[in-house]
Amino acid sequence: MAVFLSSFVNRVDKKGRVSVPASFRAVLGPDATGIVVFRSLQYDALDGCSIAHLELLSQSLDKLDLPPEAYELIETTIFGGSHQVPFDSEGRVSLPQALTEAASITDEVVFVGRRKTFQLWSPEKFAAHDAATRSAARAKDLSLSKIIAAASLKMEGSV
Amino acid sequence: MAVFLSSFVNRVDKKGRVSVPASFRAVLGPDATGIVVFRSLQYDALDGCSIAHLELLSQSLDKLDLPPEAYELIETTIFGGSHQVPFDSEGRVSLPQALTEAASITDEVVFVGRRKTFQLWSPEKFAAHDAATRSAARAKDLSLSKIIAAASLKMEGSV
DNA sequence: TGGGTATATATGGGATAGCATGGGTCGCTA
DNA sequence: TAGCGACCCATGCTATCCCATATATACCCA
Repeated sequence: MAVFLSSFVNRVDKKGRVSVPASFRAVLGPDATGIVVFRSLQYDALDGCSIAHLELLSQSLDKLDLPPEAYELIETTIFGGSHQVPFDSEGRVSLPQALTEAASITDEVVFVGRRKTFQLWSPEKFAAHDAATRSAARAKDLSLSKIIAAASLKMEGSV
Repeated sequence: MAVFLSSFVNRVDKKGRVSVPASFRAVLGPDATGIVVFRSLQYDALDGCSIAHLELLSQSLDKLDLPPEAYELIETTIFGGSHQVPFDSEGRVSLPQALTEAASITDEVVFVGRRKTFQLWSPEKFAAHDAATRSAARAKDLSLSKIIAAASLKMEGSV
């Protein structure tokens, strides 16, 4: 298993600690000392990823010829706004108050796998977001089988 | 951890001392005796970095083919206007009054990590700047995955 | 197949060390 | 000698570590 999959609801104790789902920790690898968390640019939620992933982003930035204002945006919002949170011996992290407030997270967190990264939501916000996303997908007549069929056609064509 | 990450708010005591965040000191290394601080060229804020980084910047300047007026500008504003501030035994620095005034820093400072360097803001100014940056990013529909996707393409293309 | 056991995971609480912060004293300088 | 800055020590808070417990899942054996 190499990608973040499925979603989990975990409790936040009064010290602000949350268990990172074991399957997510497995994806991060046995050597991971923690995760990186920052505010999502699109939603009232948090984005999480491995430290290695952020380093990849850092290297990517150096390679891209981005306009100066884009650098500014990324450096301030991602690097300035991100927090590296280490695991304790039980695989928990403590989320900084600034971040939990921004995402309306109080006593429960939903971990949502998004392949290379994952998101942290308050249960209420996520329920609303999930419903909205589903109905939007339905309105666009998206379906998994259609996507796969389209991808297969494309691959055949390219062979 | 090799880059300056996340942001911290620390108090300035009446002697003008501020604790440099422990994680920033960790990036600077155990041998660092202090930091270098100078006024940001773009904002009413201060830029900070290691002494080593300033030397690197100096060397980079020599390699670049900049117009003479750019050299002039950089040498007077950055090198002329920068202050080297040493740590005390607790990891604190005293910011020169000329700099704190320029950045409207009074009794609290926000340290903002920007990978190779960091910034020092007054809390009020930073809140405004952060909000503006964030909404600009949202308007541009920037996202982490898009940036990495773009960087990956570029890296593949360059091979 | 069913019951029982063992392992892993999530969760909770207490102890401890690190860190931010504040104040005091000594020595240098003007 | 007065003022300023550098160093030292003290304190409160917070985050980290360590141990304990509950629950769910997987495993094993009859």
